[in-house]
Amino acid sequence: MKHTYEYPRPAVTVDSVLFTLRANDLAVLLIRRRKAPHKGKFALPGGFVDANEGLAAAALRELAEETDVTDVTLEQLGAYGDPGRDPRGHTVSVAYFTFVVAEAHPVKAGDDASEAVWVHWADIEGGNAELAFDHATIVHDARVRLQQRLDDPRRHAGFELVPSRFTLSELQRVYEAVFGRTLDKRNFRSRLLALDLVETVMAAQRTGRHRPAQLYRWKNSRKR
Amino acid sequence: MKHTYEYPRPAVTVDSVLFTLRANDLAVLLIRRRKAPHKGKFALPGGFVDANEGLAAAALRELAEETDVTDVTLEQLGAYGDPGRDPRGHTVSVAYFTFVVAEAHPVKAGDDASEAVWVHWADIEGGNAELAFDHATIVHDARVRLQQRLDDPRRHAGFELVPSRFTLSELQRVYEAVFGRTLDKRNFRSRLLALDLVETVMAAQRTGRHRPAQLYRWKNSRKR
DNA sequence: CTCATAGGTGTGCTTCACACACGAAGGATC
DNA sequence: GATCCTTCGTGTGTGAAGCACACCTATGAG
Repeated sequence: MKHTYEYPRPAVTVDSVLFTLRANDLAVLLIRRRKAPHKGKFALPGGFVDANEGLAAAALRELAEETDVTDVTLEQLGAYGDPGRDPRGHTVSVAYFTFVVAEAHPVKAGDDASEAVWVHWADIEGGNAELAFDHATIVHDARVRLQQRLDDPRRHAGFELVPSRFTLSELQRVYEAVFGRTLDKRNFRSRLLALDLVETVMAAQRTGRHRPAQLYRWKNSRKR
Repeated sequence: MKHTYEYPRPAVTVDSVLFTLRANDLAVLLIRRRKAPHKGKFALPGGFVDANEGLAAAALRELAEETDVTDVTLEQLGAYGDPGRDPRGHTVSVAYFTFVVAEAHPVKAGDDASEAVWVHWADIEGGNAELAFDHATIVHDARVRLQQRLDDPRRHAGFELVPSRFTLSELQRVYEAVFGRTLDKRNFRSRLLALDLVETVMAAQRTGRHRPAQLYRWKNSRKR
């Protein structure tokens, strides 16, 4: 396949926003940049799209290269193409996002990253963790979209919100972190059960120093 | 500003999906391609993003160049980057969409288009009007997003659905076309009025061969 | 005058969202 | 083994919103 268009044009990059729950707080997977520009700042895992590479594929590849995270389901957030967003030149970034169970995806820095860490939302929000480029905008937009997705009672998520076996309290904590407010336990449970997406796992409980919780799993076979 | 990245990479294009209401049917603004590939087929107005040009700006520029339509509010739909989507080479297209009042935006073909026309949804759906590239996918996605936008009772549209003075029946016809089904008149009106977005225009009616209709306008000054 | 056409209006039922409080089960400690 | 602490699990009532539904009104045409 030939490249017919050779004049100066924007380059295409991808960036991924991975959310998770850490210590009952929403967190985002970020890398610390090893190179200029924005050396030492936090940034979203991402990079250039190769010739003849799909966008989602590129996002997954870069995610794997920079953080060692694989097997996630990315959803497209949108394209960010402000000409000034990268001081090195005009780039258009296509952003993806998802929610994952951090424990299922151990993180390891690679490549351009000197570090790959889950950063708590409070640190992002509070300006405690400075983000490179326009990544603060992207992260905020991603959170809004995540909220919209969890709001919709129809296609209810599709993200990996909890492990394959989970208690309703665990799931509720995810929702509370995403929306940033507490939810009423009874309403949460009855609404969720009414959706008929979830079923109990028989003879399976778990322990703490209190009454054990009923375990559930998503109903339609496929892991969520 | 220098371009640091010179190896083969995808090019960036923009495409716009403009919806309108024609003869009580949803219609999309398309151009007929004058050049190969897909010569003679219908396509969305769009084209390459220039160096240091914003995405929305590029979409507006191409729209004006190819169809002579200006002064519209585009909303981003998403990026389409399948490597095989353009036989000439790898391009990533960022799609935009909106809804406009066709009468307010006279259409005139220019540039690469031998024609710029409003194509009825039925002709698109029925395969009667063949679309180039992956534009059929984009158009369908755009309609879904448009429906979602009109569904949301909060930010209620923001699109130019009707002229600045309009009857509730006119607005209802727009909704019916977008959703592809009839709506109950009383429910439509009471729900809309409950939103308090609309107000009557005094001493203003209009005629047909029947009882005149009350005219309305959007409440918060700004035209919608 | 009659008819055809679109405009305008109100009520009851059902559903959903939400606020809210207490007993149950187990572990830890004394 | 009694007590206490913690989280788990549950049902009802109230108000708001969604939805189905039918008839009279104002005008123009013939």
